[in-house]
Amino acid sequence: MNTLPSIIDIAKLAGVSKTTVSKVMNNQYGVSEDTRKKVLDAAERLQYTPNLAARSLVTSKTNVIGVVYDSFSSPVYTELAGLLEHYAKAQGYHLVLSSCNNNLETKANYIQYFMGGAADGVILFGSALEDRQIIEKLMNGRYPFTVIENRFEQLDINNIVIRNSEGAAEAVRHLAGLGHTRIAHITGNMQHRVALDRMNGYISAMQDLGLGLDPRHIIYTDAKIGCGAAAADQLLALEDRPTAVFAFNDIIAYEIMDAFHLKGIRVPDDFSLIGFDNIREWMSFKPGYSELSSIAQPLKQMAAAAVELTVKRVNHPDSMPETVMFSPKLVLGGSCRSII
Amino acid sequence: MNTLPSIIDIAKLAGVSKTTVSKVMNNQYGVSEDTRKKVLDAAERLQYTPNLAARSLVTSKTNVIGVVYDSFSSPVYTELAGLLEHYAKAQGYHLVLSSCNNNLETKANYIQYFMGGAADGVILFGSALEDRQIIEKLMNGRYPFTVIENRFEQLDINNIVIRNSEGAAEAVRHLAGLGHTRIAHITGNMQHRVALDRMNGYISAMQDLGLGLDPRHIIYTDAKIGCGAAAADQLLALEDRPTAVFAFNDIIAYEIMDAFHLKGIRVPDDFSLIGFDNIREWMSFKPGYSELSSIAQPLKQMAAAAVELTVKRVNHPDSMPETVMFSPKLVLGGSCRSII
DNA sequence: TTGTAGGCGTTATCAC
DNA sequence: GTGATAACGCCTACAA
Repeated sequence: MNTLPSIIDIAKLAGVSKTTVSKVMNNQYGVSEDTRKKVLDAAERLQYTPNLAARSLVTSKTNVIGVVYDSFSSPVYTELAGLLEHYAKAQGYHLVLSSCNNNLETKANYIQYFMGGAADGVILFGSALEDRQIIEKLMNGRYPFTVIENRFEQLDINNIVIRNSEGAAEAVRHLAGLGHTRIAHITGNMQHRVALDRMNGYISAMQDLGLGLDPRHIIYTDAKIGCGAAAADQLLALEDRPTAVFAFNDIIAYEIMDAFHLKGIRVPDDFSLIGFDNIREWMSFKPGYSELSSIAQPLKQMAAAAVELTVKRVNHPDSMPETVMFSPKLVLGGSCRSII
Repeated sequence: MNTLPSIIDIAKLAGVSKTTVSKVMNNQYGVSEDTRKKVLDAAERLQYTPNLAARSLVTSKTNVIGVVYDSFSSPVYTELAGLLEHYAKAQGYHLVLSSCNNNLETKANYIQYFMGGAADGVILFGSALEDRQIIEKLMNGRYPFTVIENRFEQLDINNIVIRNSEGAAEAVRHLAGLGHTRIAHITGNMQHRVALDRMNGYISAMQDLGLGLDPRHIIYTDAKIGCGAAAADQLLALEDRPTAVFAFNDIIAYEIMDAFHLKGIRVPDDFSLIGFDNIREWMSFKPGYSELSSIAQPLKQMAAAAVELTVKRVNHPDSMPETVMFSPKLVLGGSCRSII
């Protein structure tokens, strides 16, 4: 069983020392053009690929950023993944992704894998509350670690924070400004910080506006496929039917829109609707009846910041962890109407 | 600048040799319960994480499968990613993904990165024709490499092949069976094998059925967002208007459906429509007017096979490369009607 | 049951 | 401009 060619093989073939080969491979000065050519030639002939494990063992650097996802279930997530790659590349880093398929143990596994030398830093995307335990257990306080969506400022890690409650409040204020007073909220999975934040934003905005708070107007879901359709039924069954809905995310909102449509209920004529995430851009095949108004997250800036903070920590492991906050903003479609 | 704890640190703290520590870390026999506890304790206190680079340097094994994507632009792709993780995990492998964001050079970069010791094998997903050059250049004939969608049987790599032309033919036959004779095809990006295969399947089925081939009935697109809407316009502008359409993929088909809907043209009443990929399952928020009929790929089996073939090659680097073929199949929605 | 020694492929230091 | 040599952190005979 022959093995992969190493620097030594090249050195032999080119008739030089392995030091010289290494220098050529790393484009370093102090090698004559002649030997450089010889070495490159030998490498080509042997189909040489440098052994990254050996390299990173001695340099203790991989130039890789690892990203851990819960799943790829939303177009926003995958868009973010592409952006992360883009910004990582700009900084000279490879970006590799892993999905734990919503398994907590697997998630810890991947983080450990990256921390164990597969990556110089990790970006964890997701807002599951239980992630805290994992991080507490694994963090050693010096490994570059950045969290997007969640927020653990006490844990010596970087945080990319979206002011979700602010976005939710903006949605509610917009609807209230159009004259709506009975505004319902469809929640996400309450085990996730984003769902809590958006609900809290809804609640406090309702109270601040003096619209009161009808507990029946909060419909709880787990944000899984199909929950929007179910929520639509619940909405229609309400006695004092709301005139507007703020949904945890666009998928739920579109499901509701679709369910309403099938029952002959029109958006925005009968119901005003606002979602979250603004996935419209990726939904070229969205329902045609109405453009959804939605709260958009600044994905590009989030991705750029996540990479930047991670890289900064890689270069200065003893620097303080940072928290960067972004505000989402309302993007108007045509799914809301004034009832004044 | 202190460094990460190593086996040696643990050995010192626990008062044993590094061999013993290594044994404990790998759950090997031949260690007294007493020392094992001492070692585990020391590791815990030091927050020890094994250095994977060092380990893989000596074992020349990473237990990682690397996957390279062009992008995450379709729900089918991301679903496949989750499935790959699932099957890899079942075999004791980590699965890490990278997207080259449709950049050929970046793609080669990631493949090299994986081949350079970051992964025991690589799965390349995508059907860009130009991939061939990359593979030809990088392959050394022993590194486990599996391609999904593309097909390079001469290149000493594993191939997971979907019989795309067969699926296309099935779509055409179904439409013909409903009495359609003027059947149009909206192509994908002609630089991709899948687009070619589906078009060829369409062409040969049309000819086999004796329906002739009107070149104007083939509408070429690059499969990017928005191309379906444009294709819809072209369809409607045709003199001898087709009564049925087979689209390269579901996204295009849904875009067409949407564009038709806005113009008051109904599916399936005025147009019968078949897509490819059957993304319906992920489109809980799809347009409600009609369920799309579509050609579905057996994603689970594809993922399982890709992982299996890759792992097999990892364990037997000198075994022959394999090709596994799958047939897609028509899943009926309600987007086609008989005009007989 | 435990420890010693050698080496995996690379980079870095320091001679020549 | 070039080449020995010593790490990097780990595993694995082999010896004690």
